[in-house]
Order: sequence, then structure tokens, then C-alpha cells
Amino acid sequence: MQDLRMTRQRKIILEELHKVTTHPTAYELCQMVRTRLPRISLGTIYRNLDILVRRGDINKIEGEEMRFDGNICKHYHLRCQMCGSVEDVHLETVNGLERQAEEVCGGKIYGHHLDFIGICKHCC
Amino acid sequence: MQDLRMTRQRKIILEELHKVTTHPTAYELCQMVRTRLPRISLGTIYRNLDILVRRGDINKIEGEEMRFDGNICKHYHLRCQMCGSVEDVHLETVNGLERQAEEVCGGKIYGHHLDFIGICKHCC
DNA sequence: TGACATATAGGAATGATTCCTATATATTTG
DNA sequence: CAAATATATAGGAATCATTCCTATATGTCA
Repeated sequence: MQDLRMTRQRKIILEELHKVTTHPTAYELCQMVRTRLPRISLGTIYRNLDILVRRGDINKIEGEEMRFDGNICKHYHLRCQMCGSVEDVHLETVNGLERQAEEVCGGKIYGHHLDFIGICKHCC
Repeated sequence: MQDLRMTRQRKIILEELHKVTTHPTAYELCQMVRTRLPRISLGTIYRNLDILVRRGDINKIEGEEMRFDGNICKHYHLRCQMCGSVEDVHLETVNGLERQAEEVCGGKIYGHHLDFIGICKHCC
């Protein structure tokens, strides 16, 4: 697996993602990056996001539409059913769940994703 | 909100979903239902799944592709990174998380979804 | 039974994501 | 440095899940 090179485009994509905590979609991120690289294509954004995920530099949040998160520390999310936003929840992650689940299911469990469902404070 | 009527198609879709624990996609479920209603269309499947979700008869699992779960008791899932399957994890759900998250974020939190990430026992 | 509301089939439209290809850019080697 | 080679990019086409549209069918209720 190559792709370790940090190209100009890739670096700028990562920088722009680090500027926000809003978990932008690929398209939104493309708009942000285009303020600095007006000719970048959406395909390049997707390809580089995929590479950054594989490198572990960012996380992919899968929902109706993919969103990307530059914060790779463990944390949870709140999905607002009203506006569709995804907000960080700064809560201690629950420990020991993986071991319990492995006992029940077998297999190898590496981690967990937890999303809260509700209405964010802006929509309340 | 109407849609409380239980039509022939809707009933059969629900019955077929209850037969399995594999969390089929809309397309897979359509194939299953077509053994009994050969002329049903995929649009009808999607529309009825949406209605059943709103009625609370089933749950939608959102990932790269939507999957549907006829089991509406609280439970978690294991997503296999090898084969893409989604398997039930029969583990006591963690209590009190919603309250903690609400304190941290504000807003109104109704529940949470938790997916384990790993390799299922069949792929190990 | 007739009038009306709602559901269906079938296919078109949409929109996110991936794929393809010719060109551009970076890296390595002599 | 220059040529040879590898990888990345832009741009657009293709794909695929999902939603939307419309004419017809079916169920409901008086």
C-alpha cells in the first residue's frame, strides 16, 4: 500500500477539514478546498478522502451521506433529526464493550461507533 | 399521519422481514417478497419500508446501503469489514448514556445506535 | 353499488459515489 | 540536468441506491 506521499491537494484537503468541527460532506469540503484550489475536482476530493481514511488521518462517518471528521480521537456523535447535522459529543467512551461483544458473537471486534439520535440544541 | 392500513403488500413485506435476522437491503427484501408477489415493484418496497419505519414496526440501519431490521427490541450490531454483513449483538444496552450526552450537548436525545466494527466469526 | 381516498407498478429522475482516460506532476536514475 | 517511470489530477461518464411521477388498480365507507 503506497499513497504515503502528501501531495499539495491532499495536504490542503486535510488542512481545510481540520479547520472545522462540522463533519462536512465530500461536496461541502470540495467547496471549501476550491477557495484555495479552484480547479480541484470532486473525484480528487473523494479519492484523497479515501486515502486519508486508509492512512488513519481522518474518520469517515457513514450515514445517509458520508461525512468526514478530522478529529481521530475517540468520541461520539449526535445526529440531529431536524437539521441533519452531526455534532461531536465529548463524552468518555464506554470501555470494555468490545470484549463483551466478542464473548457473545465470536469474531474479532476492533471498536465501536456510537451515535446519539435526537434534536440538537440549535433546533430545540 | 395516515398509513395505518395494513395492505396485502405491506403485510407480506413485514412477514418476509420477520423470517430472517440478516438485515436485508431493500433489494434483497424485494427478491424475497417476489417469491410471493411476483409483480411487486422496488418502489413499493421502499415506500412501505419507510411507512413501517414511521409506524415503528421495523428499524432502519443506515450504512453504505440501508438495511432493515424486523427486530425492534433494543440491540446492537456487528458490522463485518470483510463480508459487509450486519449481525445482531445480544448485549445489554448501556443505560444512562442519553442523559449524560444531553448534559454535555444540550438538545433532546431520544436514543442511541451502537455498531461494533470488526470481523464476524464466519470470516475469521 | 358508487364515490372517494389511497396504494400499486413501472419507469424516469436524482444525487452521491466510483470509474475512466488523457494530461500533468513528481520521483528516480543515469 | 534530462530521460524514464510512477503516481496524481481534472473532467466527465457510468453506476447504483433511492426517490419521484403518473396512470391504473384496489380498498373503504356511506
